[in-house]
Amino acid sequence: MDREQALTAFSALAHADRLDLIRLLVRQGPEGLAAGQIGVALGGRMASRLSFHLATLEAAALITSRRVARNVIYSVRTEALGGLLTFLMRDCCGSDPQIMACCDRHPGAEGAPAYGEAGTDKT
Amino acid sequence: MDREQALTAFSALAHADRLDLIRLLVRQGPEGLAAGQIGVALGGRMASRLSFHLATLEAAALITSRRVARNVIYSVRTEALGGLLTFLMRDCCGSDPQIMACCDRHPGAEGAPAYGEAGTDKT
DNA sequence: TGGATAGTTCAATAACTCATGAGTAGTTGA
DNA sequence: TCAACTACTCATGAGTTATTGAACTATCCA
Repeated sequence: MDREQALTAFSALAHADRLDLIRLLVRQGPEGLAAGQIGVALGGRMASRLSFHLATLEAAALITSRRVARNVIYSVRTEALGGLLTFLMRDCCGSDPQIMACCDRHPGAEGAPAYGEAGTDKT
Repeated sequence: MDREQALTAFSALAHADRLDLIRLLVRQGPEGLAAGQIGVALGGRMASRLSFHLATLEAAALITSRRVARNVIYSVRTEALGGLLTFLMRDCCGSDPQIMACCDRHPGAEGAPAYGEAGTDKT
């Protein structure tokens, strides 16, 4: 991931709706979720608005879409998210030991759910 | 780092000048750099513009400032950057093994310089 | 072929972000 | 105290992004 891509990705993530979308799609894994189901899961946000944010995420290459019959299925591009993490660590933070240390100090990924993990948070 | 903070941080990072600022300040470590020197290092961007971007980064709690005589010294808040990385990994990506794998696949932090490492890239 | 379903695109508007340049405030040394 | 230096704040205007509702496209099934 180069700088331009990273900038686009950061910009794409800098919106509450889109962060929710990413979180939801990560949970769904490679199977993904249809646009309509996403709308339901995120508490009935207006379809055109959802479509706009999905398009923004797709333009940033963070998600991908495929048509299946009448549905359009969106799924996360794990390699893009991994690439963004790598960019942040290496190109942006210069793999600074202090920053990495801060990173390690909050593992907790295995057990403790993070934010609003218990179900879909409907804003 | 909670969701609101992460959104602010992503938004702050979604600008080329500010990404350059972070990269520069990470390299400087805890000593930091005076606003004027930052301006010189980044190729003479207009002072008010620099000040605006520094203020944005400080509002996002990614950097901190202290006055030393006539100068204002800016330095990166490593724990904030670490927190952002943690947020991205854990809260946003759900510590998805696939994403983490993508992350590990590109280590290279020790030897190969990443992007525009050889000197300050003047846009 | 026509109705129903699933999503996207478009136009209008509102809201926000950014760059610029002038003005202002804190600090220093003569 | 005054000039010089360092840096910030403010107002303005341009450009970008987000929201809304209506119109449109694609697909399916009777």
